[in-house]
Amino acid sequence: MYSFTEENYLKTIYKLSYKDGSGVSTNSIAENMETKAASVTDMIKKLSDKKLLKYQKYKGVNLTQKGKDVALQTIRKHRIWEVFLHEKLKFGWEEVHEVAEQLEHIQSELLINKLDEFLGYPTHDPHGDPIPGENGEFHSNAFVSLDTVEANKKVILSGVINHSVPFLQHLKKIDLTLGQKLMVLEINEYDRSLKLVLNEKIEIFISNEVAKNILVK
Amino acid sequence: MYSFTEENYLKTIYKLSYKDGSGVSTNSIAENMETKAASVTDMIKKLSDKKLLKYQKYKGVNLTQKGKDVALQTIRKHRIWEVFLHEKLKFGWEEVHEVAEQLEHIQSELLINKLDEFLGYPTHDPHGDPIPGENGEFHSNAFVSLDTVEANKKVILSGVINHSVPFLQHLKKIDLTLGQKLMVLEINEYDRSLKLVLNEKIEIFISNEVAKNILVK
DNA sequence: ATATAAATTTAGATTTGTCTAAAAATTATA
DNA sequence: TATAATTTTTAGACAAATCTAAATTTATAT
Repeated sequence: MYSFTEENYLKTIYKLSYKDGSGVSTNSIAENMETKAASVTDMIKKLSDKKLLKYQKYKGVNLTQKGKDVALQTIRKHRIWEVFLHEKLKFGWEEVHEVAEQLEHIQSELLINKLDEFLGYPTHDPHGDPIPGENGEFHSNAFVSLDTVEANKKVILSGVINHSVPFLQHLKKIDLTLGQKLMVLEINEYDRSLKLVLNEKIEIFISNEVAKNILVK
Repeated sequence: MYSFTEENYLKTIYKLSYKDGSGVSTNSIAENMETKAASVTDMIKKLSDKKLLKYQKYKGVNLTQKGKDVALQTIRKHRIWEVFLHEKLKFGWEEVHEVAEQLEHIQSELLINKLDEFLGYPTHDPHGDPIPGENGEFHSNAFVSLDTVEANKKVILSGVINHSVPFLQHLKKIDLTLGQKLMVLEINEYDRSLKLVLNEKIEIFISNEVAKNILVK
């Protein structure tokens, strides 16, 4: 139906429209897709002709409902594949993204629905991001970042804000994984670094920078 | 490493070199790939430049070892994905091919090896075709077609020669599936049609045309 | 308000894979 | 063996997605 490239543009624009608000700029798309602004302009015209987005020269773009639907279905496929790779094939959570970037473009409604069933209809991917439903509905997750949690409150690690490989590898190294039970023991005034206790046993220290990028509930 | 298209050409040429013998012709490649002879000539030149095959104008092509390796890895990936779709996602054996045609081009050594492990290192796909190993070795299967089996010999349905969707649907309809135990009860002289018994219980009749396309051991 | 900087678009070229139509080579046939 | 039929290749064009360099529009700063 839509090409690999078209799906990637729509997915990127969808994500940017949440970060940047309405009227996503040519340059921000170009940066995110590691391509040139001129290429983005070309593709935007094509997507506009197909009624996937609204475009006014020099004013940025906004997805139409049709464009959002395609973006959400691509995100849905990406996240379901990530669950498969992590849960069934035992990929590390820092390894799943790259492979899912390819798998998300496989065209088969049947495939993704059967995979979803096989995985028991997961609601979140291995980074804690919610998986849109068949009709694009989100289970909004209402997580808060760990640096806003008060001391002595028990929480569960439920997601990350920074999805980069180095960050995820760091968390893995200090035994912080999705679903981990933890409690903030102490918040240092000076640099807002935290002392945590994992599973009511092990104590670890993390910087505020790390805490800001961890989501808990 | 190699494009979707290049992998498909190599896979097709590999298969044709078994059917047609050495010096696979431009036209037979074109027919098999549902494209035009001129396009094939263009692609052949490209693959020849990359040392994936030997090409002499008007004389057809032969894969180099490098070309065979790529073809075999693509076939390996295709068949492992078919096993996954059939065993884990419960696709019918007539449905797996089309989706596997896409999945076979996903680029990740790690993925295919982990999937292989997850599936318990299968040796054959859902049509009974052998799965090449990581180094391209085949478990050659020494099956015989059902129309050559003598009466009262117990055999197991182990593969098919005709892979078409209508043929596979027909077999499904008359309850003939891979692994099925069966015995030839009677061979009609007139048209060489067969009476079979399945699982020592149900009796069915099949034409010689069907029997010729079933492999057993 | 006007000059300068930054962002965006256009023009024209490139790559990959495809095609049609015509030319050339090979194979079949009379 | 010469001619016809078939196969294959070449030449030139096209669509998708990209790029560079130049032109244009918008934003910023004095």
